[in-house]
Amino acid sequence: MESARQEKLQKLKEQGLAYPYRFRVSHDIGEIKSRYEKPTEGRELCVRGSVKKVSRVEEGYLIRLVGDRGVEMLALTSEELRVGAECTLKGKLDRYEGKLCLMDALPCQEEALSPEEVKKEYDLDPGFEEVSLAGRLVTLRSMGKALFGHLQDATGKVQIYLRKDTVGEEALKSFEELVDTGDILGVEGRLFRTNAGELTVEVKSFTLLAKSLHPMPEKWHGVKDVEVRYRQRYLDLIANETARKVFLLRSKVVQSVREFLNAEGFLEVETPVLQHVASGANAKPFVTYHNYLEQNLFLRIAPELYLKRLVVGGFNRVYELGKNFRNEGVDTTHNPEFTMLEFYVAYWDYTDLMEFTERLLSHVVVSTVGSLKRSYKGREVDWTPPYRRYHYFELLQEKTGKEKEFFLKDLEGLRALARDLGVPKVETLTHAKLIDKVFERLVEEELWDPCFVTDFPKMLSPLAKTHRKDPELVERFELFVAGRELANAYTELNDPFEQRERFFQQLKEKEMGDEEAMQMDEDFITALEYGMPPTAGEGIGIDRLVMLLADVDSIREVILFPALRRS
RNA sequence: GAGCCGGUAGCUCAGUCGGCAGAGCAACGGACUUUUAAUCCGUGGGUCGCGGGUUCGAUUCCCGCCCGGCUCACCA
Repeated sequence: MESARQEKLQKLKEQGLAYPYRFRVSHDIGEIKSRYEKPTEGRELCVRGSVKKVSRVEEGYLIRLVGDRGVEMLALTSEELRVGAECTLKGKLDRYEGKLCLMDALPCQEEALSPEEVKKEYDLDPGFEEVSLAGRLVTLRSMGKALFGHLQDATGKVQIYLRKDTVGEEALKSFEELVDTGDILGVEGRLFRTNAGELTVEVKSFTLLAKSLHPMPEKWHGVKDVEVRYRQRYLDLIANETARKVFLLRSKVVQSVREFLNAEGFLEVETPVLQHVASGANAKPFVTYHNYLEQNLFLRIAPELYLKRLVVGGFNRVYELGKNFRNEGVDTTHNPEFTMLEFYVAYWDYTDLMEFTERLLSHVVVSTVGSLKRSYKGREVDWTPPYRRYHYFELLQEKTGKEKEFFLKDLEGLRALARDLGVPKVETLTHAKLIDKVFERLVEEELWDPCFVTDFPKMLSPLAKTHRKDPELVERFELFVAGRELANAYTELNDPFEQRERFFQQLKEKEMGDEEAMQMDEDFITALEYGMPPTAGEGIGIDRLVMLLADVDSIREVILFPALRRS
């Protein structure tokens, strides 16, 4: 804590002004901004002005372009321009940090508009509307008898302007004495635009709503230290626009998924996180203890077996959007708790699900990022359906020249192949694991645009129904995007006898050293004995979907509070 | 779990081949009534991740530990 701020808080406490109970807000900051800022729709424009300031940013140079009458707008360009230079730039109009900006601007010779003319069209005159706004004071520029600052929350940022004539000498003095950047401030006043054209509240009165006892992160570089960003995510959200964008996007994705499923007649349900048997996936569970029941429980590794019980119960379309917990390694694509969507549809098979997945994902992608094409790691991902479909063993055959029989029958040959591919610890891997590893090595990375890989070997899929045309396969697909598995789905196995056999097979795998082999769930088999209709089910990794749409390469960037060791 | 890299002011980062610890922003004092990475003048600020060792002297060299990142292994 900073002593100067503590002293100011002490003064506020003495005056009974330290932590007010409420403040009447007329609008969100974002709401007021969008009211007077028209969407630009990425229009191509030519603008002429003189360069007032050049700042180096990640994307190149950020230029403040000023017109004859002092109205300003921004341009992002790779051109190195000198301050004071007259220039004409052409680029796509957008907003950068809330201001009109020509993106990817290049010099041009065409007929050009002035910043005044552009702003007149897109930045409307607020006409001295009276507003009452609140937010965190993130910048402050004192000019003696007047001062400027910006209030910010997750919805946006708005400039405030206090002048002695309007707010009064006493009030201005107490602002200078008591308010720091980082404080939460409420202001009342009227909206206008400054000479430079920025939407601004001319403040009549202000209220300090909460004091920040710590100084804010640096305004230009923000917080870069990932440890601070993850442990104190609030600082990341305050300081870094990109962090705010990612988590707003995540929220939109979740909302959009629900919207789509609800509209398709699905029922959202919640099944136990604490389970007696952690089954439904191949993974090591977390163990916990219930004092009253006097027994160990597991945190679920998947909701699958409970959701299928609900289908037995007559809920024909169910989904659950929630956390799964797996007691395994942590890295850029794995967090011990992660968010999965699982959904089940009675009377469908996996081919119905492929078509449905295309509709679901294209809806989510369009409604969250506004386009079916989205770049990931500098390469475009095209989400436009239909997605290509490949057979599992056809892909393997393409890569190795070897047929299905080789992979399913020639265990030693397969082991040798895996060894040649550099798969570690091949001697200890089970047959199923070997096939899985070889597929991963040879095929997965190349599957960039969304595509379905279908018809997996049965030994990899203990809950999937045997393929109607081939008893060695199951009716299962995985959806791959950008080289990673995004969804996993199958026609559900609903024969209780066969299900029991498959669980036994898993127990054998476990004895042969596969720690993650699936656990037997007798109660689930009992449910199947009552009759589960033909059903198709699917799981989609929400964190990974968000990673793709947000164009980030670590799962920690899309989880607000990722798992870290205690500091 | 293994290998490599990192931890210096509130933040972003320099730096010390072992000799009083540096900048910008933030803070503090002053000037400035349309600024916007405001500007100008001045001031203060450090357990150099933690613990040991070597040394006259360690933030720097050595050893151990903690935390993080990347790669690999396990997994989605």
